[in-house]
Amino acid sequence: MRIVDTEERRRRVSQAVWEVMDRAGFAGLTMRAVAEAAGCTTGMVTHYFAGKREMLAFARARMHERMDARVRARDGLADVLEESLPLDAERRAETRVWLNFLVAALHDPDLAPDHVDRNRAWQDRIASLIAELNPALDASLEAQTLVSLTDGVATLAAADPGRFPPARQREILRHHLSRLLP
Amino acid sequence: MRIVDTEERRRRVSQAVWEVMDRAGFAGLTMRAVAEAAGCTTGMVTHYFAGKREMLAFARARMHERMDARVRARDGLADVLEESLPLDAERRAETRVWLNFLVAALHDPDLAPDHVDRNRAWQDRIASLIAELNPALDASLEAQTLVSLTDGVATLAAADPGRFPPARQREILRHHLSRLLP
DNA sequence: CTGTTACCGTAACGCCTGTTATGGAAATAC
DNA sequence: GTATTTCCATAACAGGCGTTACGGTAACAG
Repeated sequence: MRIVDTEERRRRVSQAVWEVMDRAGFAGLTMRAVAEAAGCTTGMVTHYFAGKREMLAFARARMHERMDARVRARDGLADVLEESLPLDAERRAETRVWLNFLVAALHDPDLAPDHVDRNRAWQDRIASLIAELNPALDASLEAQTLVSLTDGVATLAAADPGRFPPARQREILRHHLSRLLP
Repeated sequence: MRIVDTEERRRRVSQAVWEVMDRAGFAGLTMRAVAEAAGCTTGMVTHYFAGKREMLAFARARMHERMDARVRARDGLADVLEESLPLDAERRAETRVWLNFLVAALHDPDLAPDHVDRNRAWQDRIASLIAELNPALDASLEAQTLVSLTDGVATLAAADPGRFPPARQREILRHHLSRLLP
């Protein structure tokens, strides 16, 4: 006897979570603010999530799904890495949200393991792409370098788009890759 | 008619702020938690700071002073950059605190300008060191690359010390520098 | 039509927050 | 000695928080 699309509602709440988090950060992320951003009340939110933690966990999982889907749609080392950079407004917002979840994971034992696993899988993915392109390289070392570089660029660009416009981000990445794979 | 050392008290509170922030993050950073970590009560804290914002601003400024002092004690590009990595427990804690302030700056218009200024000054500092070593390089580009790289390594190492032990962090940095300045 | 169930707005609850007020002990000033 | 000021613990306060309970509306079932 389902009347509304449950998943649609949960996705709508997730989007509201990102919206609030992007605008006000973790500190401003309250149930009431999320509900307002979703155009409803806390009653609706609590109807679909047992509590704030579950809501946040779902929003985080959905964010990762989106990121994964975007990267999976790409081919080749340069394109895959570039997809992880905040090259447009949407991805800049996503980067800001991602940073919020990142520091949350630093202090939340429930989130930390998944965060670490994801980072490691991402490094391994890049390492395998490097190994394909040039087996002579230390793929693990180069992958950690590249992931660090792109994460750093994303972080700096999120805070200072003026000095890290899209063209500059791309330039940094391409320049490094050209030295790595001449 | 000063009885106690005011600066000593403020510094003690600052240290308590870092301690709580490292352990519990921004979410767990309450006046009461800070007071307890400092071994006193909120009455003492409010006696030396007009409010939470001022306390945090002071703690943040002190953190930057410490970082600056450490870097200023070093010479040469490699050593300066290495000093910014979380190579020991103390700097790993500091990196976690720094990340908290970083995301706070993303959503706080009062903190953002200073954050951006500091990042830019840091990039410029690295750029000038690069220009000295090899004027043929695009110092600005290489500096942004290096700063992104070290920031990324610091972030990843803070979350996953297992995959980014001190030796690995150094290896990543040295390896990149060796390609940059053969 | 009647009963049941999904949906969710409204509102109350207790807790914890930053802030402010109060009061008193201790040190200095005179 | 008294007066004054610094220092800070204690506690009260209003506001906002996540959570929970309640109630009504609308959709389906029989």
